[in-house]
Amino acid sequence: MPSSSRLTAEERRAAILEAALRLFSERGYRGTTTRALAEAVGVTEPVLYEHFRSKRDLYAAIVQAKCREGFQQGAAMLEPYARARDDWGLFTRLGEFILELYRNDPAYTRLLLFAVLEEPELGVLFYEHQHEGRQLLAGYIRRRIEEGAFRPVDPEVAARAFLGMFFHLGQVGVLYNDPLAQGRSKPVREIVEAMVRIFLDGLRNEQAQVPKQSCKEDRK
Amino acid sequence: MPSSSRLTAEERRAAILEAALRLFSERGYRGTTTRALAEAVGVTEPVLYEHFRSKRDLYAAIVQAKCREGFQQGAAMLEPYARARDDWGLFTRLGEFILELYRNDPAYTRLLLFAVLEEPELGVLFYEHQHEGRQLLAGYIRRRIEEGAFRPVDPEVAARAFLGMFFHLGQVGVLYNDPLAQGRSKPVREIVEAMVRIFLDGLRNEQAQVPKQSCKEDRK
DNA sequence: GCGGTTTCCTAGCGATCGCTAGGTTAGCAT
DNA sequence: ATGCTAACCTAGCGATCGCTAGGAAACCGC
Repeated sequence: MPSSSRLTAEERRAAILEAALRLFSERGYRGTTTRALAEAVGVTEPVLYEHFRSKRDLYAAIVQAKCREGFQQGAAMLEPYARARDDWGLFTRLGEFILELYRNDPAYTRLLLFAVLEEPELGVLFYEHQHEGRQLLAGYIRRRIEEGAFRPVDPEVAARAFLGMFFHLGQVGVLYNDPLAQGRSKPVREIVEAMVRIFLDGLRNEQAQVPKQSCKEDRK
Repeated sequence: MPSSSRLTAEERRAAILEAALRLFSERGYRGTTTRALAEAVGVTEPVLYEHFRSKRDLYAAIVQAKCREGFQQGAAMLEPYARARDDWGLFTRLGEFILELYRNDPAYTRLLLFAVLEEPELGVLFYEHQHEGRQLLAGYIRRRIEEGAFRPVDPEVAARAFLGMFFHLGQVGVLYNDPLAQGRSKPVREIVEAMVRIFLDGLRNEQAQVPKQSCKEDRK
């Protein structure tokens, strides 16, 4: 054998997690065998069990790690827009962020969808993070209503409406290789702006309509 | 044995399909064993194989049948609203229809999501039906734009925005037992109206804003 | 060079999977 | 009643599953 690189425990553990993420997101928990996992890592099965107590343990570790992804960095990124009351900037940035998340990491969607369907007690964890992010957005919308910028709608319903548009679009792009959702038929930026314009014009009080052209320049 | 009811071939076939739909939608294709299937039907495994050539055949029959559900009856139902140019009626009815579909038949969502994830070649069939329905809605929006009622947006993007709001809401309700999406925290009607109002106000030209109150009475 | 530790493999266990050969029984026409 | 067909079951095959006992081989300080 030429270069059967022997790794440290922690390097091997990382390699296992990486390969497992790929396989679990492609074929789900039940569709991924420990033999296939070992082969993908480049070792034999017993090696897996020196780093994880069971297949289930390995799966839970991956799902829980992925659950935490996305939401907090999204919240941090939007904070300056929220402080500046830049509705257009906040919602376009958020929309783009969601679509990019799906596009750059298709495994994310598939893994968590599989988890919700196959192992609900693991999937609920993901729901809680989702709920937290949604409450954050609803809080911003509520503030803007109190300030008179938005019409008096239920903030949580409005937040769901917005997130639904983009979550669904991203999901369709990952699951069906949909050309529009993947930005292959027109720029993602255009889609995001069109949707945000509909959403914001529907939400805003009459005095301040969103301009018809791209608003990239006149945000501040 | 008291009443081991012996059924005709076609009754038995229907019983198998019914039980299989339930199990496949709960646990997916790989998570459902032929033994569990036989037990749920109340027979032994060989009986299944007298009606379906393989487990895979049975699964494909169920998925294909479910794929066809929903879209054409939805299209027929909306036709009168489209002819009368009743935007408010059309979109509220469509929104309610989608949410009811998810709520009354949770197996629908789970089965097709499982199919898309586990067996993409079966799931694509569902995507095509979805695409067809979306094109129908985009066609209506395009007509309304040409008539000057809606602002000049990309009709397909607008259709996706609308469908995304409700598909995502319905999906969350089924997958996570979300209270709002299931209508347990406030009436479904209110949620639908709030979302449609945002969507239509964002889409319409300025002359005709949707009234602030419920528009059930002044549709025509 | 050499013992000791760590990393990895060979080989295979018991359980369960999809599926089937071949026999049994119920229900019908006659 | 009786024979025949269609509906159903018993028993088990070969393959594969998650997982593990016990040994081989690479790497370390010395």
